[in-house]
Amino acid sequence: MKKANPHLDCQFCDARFKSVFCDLTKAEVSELNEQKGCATYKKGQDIFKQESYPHGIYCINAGKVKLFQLAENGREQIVRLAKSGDLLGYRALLGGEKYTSTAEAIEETSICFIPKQLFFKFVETNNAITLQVMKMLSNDLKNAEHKITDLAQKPVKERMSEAILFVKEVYGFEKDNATLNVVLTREEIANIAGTATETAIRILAELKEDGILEFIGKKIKVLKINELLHSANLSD
Amino acid sequence: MKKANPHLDCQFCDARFKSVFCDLTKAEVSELNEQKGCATYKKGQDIFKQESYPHGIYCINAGKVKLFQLAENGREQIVRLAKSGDLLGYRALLGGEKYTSTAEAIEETSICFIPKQLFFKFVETNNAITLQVMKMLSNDLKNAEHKITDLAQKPVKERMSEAILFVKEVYGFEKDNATLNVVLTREEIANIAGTATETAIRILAELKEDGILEFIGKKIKVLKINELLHSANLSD
DNA sequence: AAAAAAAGATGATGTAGGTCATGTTTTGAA
DNA sequence: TTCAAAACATGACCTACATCATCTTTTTTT
Repeated sequence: MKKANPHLDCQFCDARFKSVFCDLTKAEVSELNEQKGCATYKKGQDIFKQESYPHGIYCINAGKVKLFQLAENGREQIVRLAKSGDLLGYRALLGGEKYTSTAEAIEETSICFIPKQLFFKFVETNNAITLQVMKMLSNDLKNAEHKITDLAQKPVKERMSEAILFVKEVYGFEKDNATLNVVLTREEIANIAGTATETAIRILAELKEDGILEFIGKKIKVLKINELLHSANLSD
Repeated sequence: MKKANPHLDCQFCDARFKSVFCDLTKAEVSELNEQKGCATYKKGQDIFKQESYPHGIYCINAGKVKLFQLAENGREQIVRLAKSGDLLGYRALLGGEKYTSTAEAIEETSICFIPKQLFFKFVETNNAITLQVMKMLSNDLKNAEHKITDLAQKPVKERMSEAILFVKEVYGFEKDNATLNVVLTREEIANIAGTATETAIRILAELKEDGILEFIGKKIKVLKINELLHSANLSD
């Protein structure tokens, strides 16, 4: 399953330059190289689980990850999506608490683990990182509060349209500039929008009827992004 | 309306010791004293408005504040509650963005304003503050993500019970250890729970019938906190 | 003290969307 | 290549909750 991969060198890591570690000094990079651990996760594997304690943070080298909370009724609510260059687990680590969500690979994913001592050392000595981390948290919080308002006020169709746009925001389009660059099940999309799987399926069918979406294999292509924005009740 | 109050001295400010500024050096305190501005806000007055730009942060000296987002349908969704010692406006300032919510006094409130230059100086030079700020953001994010899951999964009665418990968590009880130490309208409670005002009124009446709550004037008394926890579908 | 406005309360009504049931298609394992 | 399990799809039903309307009580303004 999870296999160690000792070959990654932070010095040349593409993901690092997209991450909060982009401005590390040479000394810091080599420290990172020594202490970090790397592993790959198959689709469906957990990186960490809700209710367990953090011992460091994870940095996604390649792949895609969903963070979700399990409700009593057994349904998963997806609270964040992460991609190459994104960090995982900083919320719990910085808050000094257990994980409040589970991180699971939604495709083959390669991740580096950074022990908490090193991460805190960086945070305490490198101001650029600190500010980046605060920006990250601020952005997460903005998104979360926006979602709260949506869930409380918007009807499902608008939330489903927003969910598609959110996925696009995180993972982007393929070279055709229209097909979502990720494979998600209907259930996962439902768990982003906060609705039942059957409802998500029906609404996606509607959006297809409207000529706004098209399904190509397991992927979703956005034919009319402006109409999708409109359907989400957002100005463009 | 908003009147300046030059008499507060940070050196002896009770609220400061409850805030992220509790560990300031003497020099830092006097710097704070020189640059800060103080004002009082009447019930219903805005401290800042959604969509405007932050120029600093606010520290509540005394009083209570709600932060809400205005949805297209005109309803307010309350995303946070704040009390003495709490900071306001750091999300937008640290994220380098506009305010995404409006802050409004829910009772006579006295607040100090700290210019952004000084706040960033503190953040950059004082590690304790930095860590506290990150903890604050982490905690807000935890609460927000929990609320997302609730809104997506729980029925109104559970959310209403949780809303009461949330208010208790923030503002606490009076000396009787049962009466919520704040006056909120039914509409405001509805806007915390994410439901219609009429529904909130009906559910509160139910909780009263259940013998869990009692209404004393404009205040809410919790008669059976364990049953309230149970009604919120939370373990105690 | 009177008038106006806001808050609280309650009933009647309609519907969005959740749940259940069943069937088909796709995927993946053996 | 076959079989089992996910994933996808669609119809039928039902109820939780929003909306609307009306009324009373409390608060605020003049």
